[in-house]
Amino acid sequence: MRSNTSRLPTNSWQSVETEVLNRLRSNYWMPGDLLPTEAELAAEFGCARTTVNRALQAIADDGLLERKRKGGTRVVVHPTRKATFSIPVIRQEIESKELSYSYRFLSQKREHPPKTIRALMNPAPGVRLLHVKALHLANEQPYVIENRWIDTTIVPEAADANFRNTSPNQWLVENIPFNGGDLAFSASIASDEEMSVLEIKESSALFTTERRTRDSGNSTITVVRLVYAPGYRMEIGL
Amino acid sequence: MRSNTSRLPTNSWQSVETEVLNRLRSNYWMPGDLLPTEAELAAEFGCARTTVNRALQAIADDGLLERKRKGGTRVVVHPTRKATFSIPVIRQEIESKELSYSYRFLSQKREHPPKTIRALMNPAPGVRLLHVKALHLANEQPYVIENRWIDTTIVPEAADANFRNTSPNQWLVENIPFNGGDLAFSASIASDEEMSVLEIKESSALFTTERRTRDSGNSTITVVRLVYAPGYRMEIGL
DNA sequence: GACTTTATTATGTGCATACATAATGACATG
DNA sequence: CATGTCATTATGTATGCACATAATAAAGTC
Repeated sequence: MRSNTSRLPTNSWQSVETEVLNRLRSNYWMPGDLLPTEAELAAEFGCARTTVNRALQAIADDGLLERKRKGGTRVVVHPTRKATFSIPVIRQEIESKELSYSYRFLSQKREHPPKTIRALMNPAPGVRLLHVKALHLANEQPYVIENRWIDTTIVPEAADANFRNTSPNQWLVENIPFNGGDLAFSASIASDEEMSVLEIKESSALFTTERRTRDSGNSTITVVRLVYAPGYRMEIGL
Repeated sequence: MRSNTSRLPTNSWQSVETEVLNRLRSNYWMPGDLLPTEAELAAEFGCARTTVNRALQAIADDGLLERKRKGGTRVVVHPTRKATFSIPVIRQEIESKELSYSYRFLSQKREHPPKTIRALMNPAPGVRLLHVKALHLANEQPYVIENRWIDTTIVPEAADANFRNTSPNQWLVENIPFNGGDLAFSASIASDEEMSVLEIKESSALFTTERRTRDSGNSTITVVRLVYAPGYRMEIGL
């Protein structure tokens, strides 16, 4: 054990980072302000400029600081509020709420995709795609409908997969590496089929997400539409 | 002009980063694989270990690599799909779609908040909050209803603000520094009032977001419910 | 065999130094 | 006056070195 040598010993550039973050939160430096140079901060904290540099870069990476080669480092005026949320596997999402998960297979066909799906996926002309419908349940209550199209020319393994016991959602996550895509949220009125599957009697507003997933060659692997039971809320911390 | 000296001269640790990212994308290293030690990579790239370290840290920060003190660096198996989207100011959101923005003030009152709002905001007991309703339009068409509660004990300046010409959304972003909060998406059936304000005739499913914003002391500044016109989609790239 | 100690290994961090690069202003020149 | 040159400044990056730390393997002890 060394005696406390006044400096910040156990620490790291992360100490500097959190200290600077504290000053930002407490408005010690106001939005738009120019803050001291790395050298000055290094002197104040009693560390090398490299260390301060590392810390400030990390903060700038998060969008709270703006740095320019000569004009120094300044506090970003309106830090674009960024929400970053993770797209969970449905089973994990349900189980993380401490509900019991169950799964009901609905249908699986090879079909010529309708225009809307073709526009989203851009499959080779004339091919049939794998079309799977399934229901995920939480505590035996319908939770979300999974309505999925898979391009088996891109993912031939999927043609042999059995989705009666494993959801396409889970199967894909576990078997297919993917690299990008996009995501959309919307609200829609329940169709007759959706009302029946979700076991609801009155017409309701349903929260809906559509997701498209691509492989490393930028070919669309799959498109899925998730239609949640009434009352669903997607919550995100900032 | 120097002749090309074979090494990567203009570069940086970012070169290493992109190279490693390329290898990950091309599955040169498979998910779960252990990749060479920093020292080995440094040798291969002809740079110092520090440089490789910086690069790998950056990638690990993005969740694609997992590093442990002795066991080395390995490719994360199921990189949690993270979508990160920025919460735009409504005006900017509309104008970024190349639509003309306009604003219609609806009402502004000091009211005792209902239970639901009190639960969200936790204001001092018995105080009145500022309750503002407004409509944002795109190309003269109703786009979204802003229904907002502001705690004027936390933000006294808001009591004197005039929301007839400036939306609370814009005013707050420009005037109040904030530090955190949360966000929820859902779908709801249009109420009579919403149908009237949004100028829709039939009952529709409306995409709805609720946002809570806190200051640096973790007090809730404002809660807002945004109800979008039918057909709205929130799109996010990955 | 169960446990503790010790060595080894790969990453984590700090530092001093050197040089690169972008942005800015001062100055000079046509 | 417009333009080009140059010095200055603050950040960006690379490197070699030292040491800290976590995790594992190997060796030793009861």
